Amino acid sequence: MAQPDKIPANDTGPGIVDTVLGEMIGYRLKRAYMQTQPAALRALEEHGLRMVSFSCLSIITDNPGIVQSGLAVALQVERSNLVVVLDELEERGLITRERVPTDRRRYALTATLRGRRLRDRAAGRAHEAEAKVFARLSEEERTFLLTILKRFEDKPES
Amino acid sequence: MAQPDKIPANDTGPGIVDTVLGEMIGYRLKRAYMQTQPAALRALEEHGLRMVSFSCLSIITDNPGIVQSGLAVALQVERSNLVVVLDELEERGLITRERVPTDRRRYALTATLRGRRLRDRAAGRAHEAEAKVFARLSEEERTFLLTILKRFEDKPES
DNA sequence: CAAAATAATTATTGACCATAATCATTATTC
DNA sequence: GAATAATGATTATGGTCAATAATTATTTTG
Repeated sequence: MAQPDKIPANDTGPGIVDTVLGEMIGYRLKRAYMQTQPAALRALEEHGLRMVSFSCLSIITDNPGIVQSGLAVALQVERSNLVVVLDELEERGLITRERVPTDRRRYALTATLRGRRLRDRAAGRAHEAEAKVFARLSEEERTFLLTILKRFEDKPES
Repeated sequence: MAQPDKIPANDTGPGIVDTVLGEMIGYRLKRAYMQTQPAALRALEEHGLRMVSFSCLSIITDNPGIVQSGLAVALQVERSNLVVVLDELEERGLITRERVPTDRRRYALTATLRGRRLRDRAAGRAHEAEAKVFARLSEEERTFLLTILKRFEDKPES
């Protein structure tokens, strides 16, 4: 016989009170982000890509000749951490690294045909996976959400 | 096919073209999230808290007697990773851990008066810091964003 | 009672991110 | 025009974090 006072104490779905965290937008952003990640990562994994390598390949595809420090700024990652990622993309024949003649410290990054094709396929799959997660939003809600999020691209004015 | 005068679908920086990443909501969520974090973390740091310890303290404050596994589910963190966090909160006298008499495997977590006060102060500061970051949004936009993000609380239907 | 399940803990691992140091090249300045 | 500083890429390193497995204590189940 089940005791009436024995609480599940687990299954903390609707039974949990939260007066603070839920009102913090940053917290909500992270939670929503965590919901989208697994599906997107699985999609990219099918093509041997992680989020960072996909991002690099994508930006390089869109900006042929971009140099590594430019890429680092665009993706907001430390340029030192880009090195191994670009090593791998180059190794797989997805991008080329060429010294720029006018400044031989720099490397110009360009996606190969294979790289561009992979980018397109992976982007399609990732977009597809994302669509499933965001199916719970209406079309208007999705576009409005995107519009608002785009407002955060520029650095916060100090 | 890459043209300098081509109008970028999205602006990732000065002169950077991005036809793919910027349209991915997950990517935007992460970027927006990364914008909010530093300020919030600094605010919490003033009170000797990190995001995870603040979250724990806050949920415990709102749910006196919650057990660790319940907290883990609520915060979506591995319960094994909670241990050290709770150790520290207990050490600082912000929460108490008491065995549940009806089930001596469990520990009931309760915030002390000091813990509740700290939670309130920290929450105020964090909220304040967040407000600055989100000042670029109108009041309607903020509430709408929050409303939409709340829709992601429940797990994606499989 | 024996065996399985659950709660908390510990230990360990790998991913990820930031920092500093190094090397080659270019820009500067006196 | 040499000495010095600054820049781009690289390498090495350390710290934080999240996920996993193994351990112990307790409770539930068959």
